[in-house]
Amino acid sequence: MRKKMTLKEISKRFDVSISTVSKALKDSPEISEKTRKMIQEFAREHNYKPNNIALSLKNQQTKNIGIVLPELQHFFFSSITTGIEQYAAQRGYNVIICLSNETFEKEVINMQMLANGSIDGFIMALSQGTERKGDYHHIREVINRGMPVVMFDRVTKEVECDKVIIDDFEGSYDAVKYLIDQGRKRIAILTMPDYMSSVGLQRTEGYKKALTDAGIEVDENLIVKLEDFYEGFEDIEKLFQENKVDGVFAVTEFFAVSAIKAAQKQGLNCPEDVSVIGFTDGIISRSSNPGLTTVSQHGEEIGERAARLLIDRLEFEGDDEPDYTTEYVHTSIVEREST
Amino acid sequence: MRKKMTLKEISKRFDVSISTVSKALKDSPEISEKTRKMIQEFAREHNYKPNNIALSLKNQQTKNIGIVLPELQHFFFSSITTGIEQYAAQRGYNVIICLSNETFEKEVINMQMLANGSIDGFIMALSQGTERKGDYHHIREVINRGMPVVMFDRVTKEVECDKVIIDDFEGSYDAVKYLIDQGRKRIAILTMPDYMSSVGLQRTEGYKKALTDAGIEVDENLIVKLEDFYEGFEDIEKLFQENKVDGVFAVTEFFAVSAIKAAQKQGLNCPEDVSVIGFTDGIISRSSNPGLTTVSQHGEEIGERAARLLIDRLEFEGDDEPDYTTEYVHTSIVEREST
DNA sequence: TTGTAGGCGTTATCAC
DNA sequence: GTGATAACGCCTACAA
Repeated sequence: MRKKMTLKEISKRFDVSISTVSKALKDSPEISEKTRKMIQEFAREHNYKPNNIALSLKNQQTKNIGIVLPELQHFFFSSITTGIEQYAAQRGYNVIICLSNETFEKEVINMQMLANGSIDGFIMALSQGTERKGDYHHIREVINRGMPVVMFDRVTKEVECDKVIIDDFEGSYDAVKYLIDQGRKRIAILTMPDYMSSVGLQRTEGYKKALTDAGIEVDENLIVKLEDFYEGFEDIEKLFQENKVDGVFAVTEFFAVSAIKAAQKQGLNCPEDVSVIGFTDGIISRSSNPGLTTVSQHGEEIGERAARLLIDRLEFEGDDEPDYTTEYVHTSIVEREST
Repeated sequence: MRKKMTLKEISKRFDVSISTVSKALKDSPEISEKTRKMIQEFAREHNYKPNNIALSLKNQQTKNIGIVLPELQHFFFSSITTGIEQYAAQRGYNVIICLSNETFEKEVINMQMLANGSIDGFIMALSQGTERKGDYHHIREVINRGMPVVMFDRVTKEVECDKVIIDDFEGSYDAVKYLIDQGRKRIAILTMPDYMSSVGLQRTEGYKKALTDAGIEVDENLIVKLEDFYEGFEDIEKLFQENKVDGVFAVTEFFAVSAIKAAQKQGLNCPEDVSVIGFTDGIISRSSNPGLTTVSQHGEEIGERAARLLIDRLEFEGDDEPDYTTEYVHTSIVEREST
């Protein structure tokens, strides 16, 4: 195992001082041509690279971005992470990921851990636990210490910082309008309980608005709130059994495919009898059978924009910091066979 | 913006030396009860935490693990990342993620970047680019410098290090045997070209072995090699048009659902006419219609094992390092409606 | 042209 | 009981 190359090692080798080596490697004109070349060549051959940790300590910046996410399994979060990583890499930043597992406690621990010098700034989406608890002191704490935070998707107005959100209201409004324009009248929504996610609530609002704008009365029987991502199939079946439904708007792609399955089980065809549209244009939608028409959230774009906001702020030079902004990423509908 | 709390700050506050503060916070008996309490309380109130970077520099360890992955969008990789993160967090390590985007170049750059003090060790899966190129100098380089590497899934025997792999051969053997036991005779495989992935090759071998063991002749017409994850639908259709096929083994879940779709398009029902089984028990399989029977790779377990191997080695105290091991994670079949 | 000294934040050793 | 000093690796203003 070769010894680690440091300035000190090199300086010993040539019996010069550390600063001479440092300057030589930076091509400083202070150092003689001869010494410079000699040292540079040696460094190249021995693959010298300055130690990141030492640089971080000296420069007081790590060139690391901390990402705190609820989980990574859903396409939405992994695509956002991809977007962040790719943009950050371009600008010379690494990405440190911590998962909160939807719990307040892990979110707090992770952030305190990272805030302690490991990173220059945060990009995060609130865990369900945090949204439920409504406690944001850990985030304010970090911001007060001068560490910028960018929140995306699951945000709160209780914290002032840069934000990137999709217009959930608009997205669901468009989706439902899309069904209405197809001539569907009895449109159901599969959503989540309000306490679980700020996002589900807004999508429900968009749904209601689209209906009333079209002169269709909102029927509470057609609003189904599912507690669990992977359960609740019975509730969907009941929806079809007890109501005449010709259109379904689902706030996740998983709910959407469940709807298709449940409808088929009731002898209803998709899209002939029931038109189904989902939120999140993920891998499920693409591989679904029939292919699922969805509202795309453009996850990678969200990630990229969040990373851009953060890095711009980190590298901002000047007197007065720019005000906090909230960027909206617009959704768009990807048409497939389910509508 | 409050100033950052450091030992120096605290020492100024009480007009004592930095080392006194350091000792007081460590509850050293050298320091008087009174001073200790005073300093500890102040530190707690002002939420003092030692700076990670300074600790890293001093201790020569970062408590960070570098993960280098081809991508994050497939369930397999995101579940492995989840497994690593969760285990690492338990043992006090953070996780830094870099994506190679399946290219050799980004893999090299990322590793050189991280190897420079940012992390204590690597967990990685080879990019397709690297597998194709067969150039592993960047990995050996890192290992030579004394930084442990654990490879998983896409590994190479050209590099000596700890490895965690699933038994692709066994997994596909079992899958095909499963179809045979159902009475299927004309079983096709949807796989990838050999140059694309070492993994596809082994799965093909398992397929062949299962057939010959059952006395079924291998028919090259039933071996379909798809170049692209999201293309190649026509090739699958052609398979059904030109051959009588009653079973399909697909090496990815995406291929599997494509097979179901293509079969249905040809008027074949799944599972009655064609039984389909896929590799990777991801979100696609769960939401597919009909639900897809799959070979589960237990991604989180792979991640956890890889993290355990790495951290055990990092924290190994003793004279002779343990030998490199290769751990096999066994696959298992998850039965759903497609078979 | 080269070297010295100080500092980034922490800890450990040793001196007072 | 407390403090000074050195060290981790790097950079830079300043001195020689």
